[in-house]
Amino acid sequence: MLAHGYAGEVTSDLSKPTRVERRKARTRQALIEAGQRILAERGTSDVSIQDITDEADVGFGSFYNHFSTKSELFEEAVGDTLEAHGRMLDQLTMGIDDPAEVFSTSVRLTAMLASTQPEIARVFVASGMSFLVSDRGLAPQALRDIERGIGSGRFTVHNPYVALAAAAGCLLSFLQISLDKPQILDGDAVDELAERLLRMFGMAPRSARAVAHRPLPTVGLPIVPSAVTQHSRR
Amino acid sequence: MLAHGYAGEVTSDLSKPTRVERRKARTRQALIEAGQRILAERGTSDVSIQDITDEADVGFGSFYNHFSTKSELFEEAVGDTLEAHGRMLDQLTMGIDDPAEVFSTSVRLTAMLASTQPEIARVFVASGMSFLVSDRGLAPQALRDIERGIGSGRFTVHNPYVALAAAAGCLLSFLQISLDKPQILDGDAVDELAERLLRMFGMAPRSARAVAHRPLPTVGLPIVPSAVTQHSRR
DNA sequence: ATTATCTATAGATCTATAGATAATGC
DNA sequence: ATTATCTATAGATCTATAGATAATGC
Repeated sequence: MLAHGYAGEVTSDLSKPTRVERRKARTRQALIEAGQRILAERGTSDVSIQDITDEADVGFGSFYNHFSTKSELFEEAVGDTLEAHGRMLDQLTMGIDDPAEVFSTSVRLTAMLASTQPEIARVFVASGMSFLVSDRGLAPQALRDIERGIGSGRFTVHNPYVALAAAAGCLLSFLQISLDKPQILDGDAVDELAERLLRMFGMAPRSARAVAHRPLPTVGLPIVPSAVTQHSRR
Repeated sequence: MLAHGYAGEVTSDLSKPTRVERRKARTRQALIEAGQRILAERGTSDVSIQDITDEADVGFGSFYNHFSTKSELFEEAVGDTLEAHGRMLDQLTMGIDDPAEVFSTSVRLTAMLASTQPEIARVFVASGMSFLVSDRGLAPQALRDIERGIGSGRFTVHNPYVALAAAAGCLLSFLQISLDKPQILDGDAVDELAERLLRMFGMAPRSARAVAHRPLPTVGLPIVPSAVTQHSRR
């Protein structure tokens, strides 16, 4: 299962969603997740709506209750994945002050997706550069981080959009290599990518190296004292 | 019309191709060029074989004399474009000694495609990262240039494949921005991209700047006195 | 009673091929 | 006589929708 955030539908009133609404949201979510799995496994070509509803285990006609075309569904599937990842990055970098480190951390966590969550990485690769022009998900956040880096003087790029394009392109092709030919990458490749991007953005080699190798924030759930941990039940 | 190099078919004997063979090659080439135009104009989705043969002005059934599936044709259309561009880069950088400058020149000439030959740039963008893993066209040449740069000590990257991925990714997303939102790029963007890639590859800021701004080789056809050029027959 | 889901299907493609036609070779 | 191209079409999808069924609300 990919991103499993609740696809809460926008209801005009403030009352709790009814059971019918919840069921509708579940069907919609099943379709989106099916689209994500299909994207990850075989891309968008030669996929019929029937394939999608089969994968979602949903009646064929129900598709049209939620989407009017296949590409509409796939856009949603990609956007949903991007947004979920973006939220994760924002949470994990929240406590970091240095804009260069925020950026570098986001890059490293994203580049690691090929090993940690290959389905998500495959969705990214399948979606290609389309998200660059999209205003949903990662692009606005990355732009924000880059502009902060420029503002603080750590980055010396002239055009934040070009920097964004460079970072996105590097990440995408890194993910592609990482998924297709992982054997040509060594253990340090992710950090080196970040380091070189920082250099590209104008940081001195030494600072770039230092920032790109700082410890990463913990990815797991925060340990809440007195809470039942995941390991206690089996 | 896109790349118009003669798609000389491999004939087992050494005799001159017959008229039948030339006609067959023309039909094939018409199909490939139609594929390139379609790739550039609307991508590969929702394209029927009929669309392609119509665009090529060729009978529907003839498609199957040359290709057995649509994706086979599109792969050929992309590969053909990549190879043509690769040949052009090789010719134009032939006289350059400094490996860093060879690489930088190739990057700049490719990044300029969005303005100079937008149809070709659109084919690149439409094909996405697929060519990264392909052994056809640009990838082997770029790898060769990068390895020369490493050998000569101008580049300090550890993994040439990662460098290739970075360069390819940066170029692709640059082309995408350049095609979709040219207004956010200024006149110096192409050279700046090259400069930053050189920095990324480990060159000192000053050298990177100098190399990325050297004069480019002339793009036009060289004037060969008294020689019959390839283009003289049609 | 209302609304979403499901099943079945008509009509619209789209693919692959058979057979006719046209171009060239000998 | 040979070979590629072209036209026409059978059969295989695939989409969009109508109508039946099931779930929930009141």
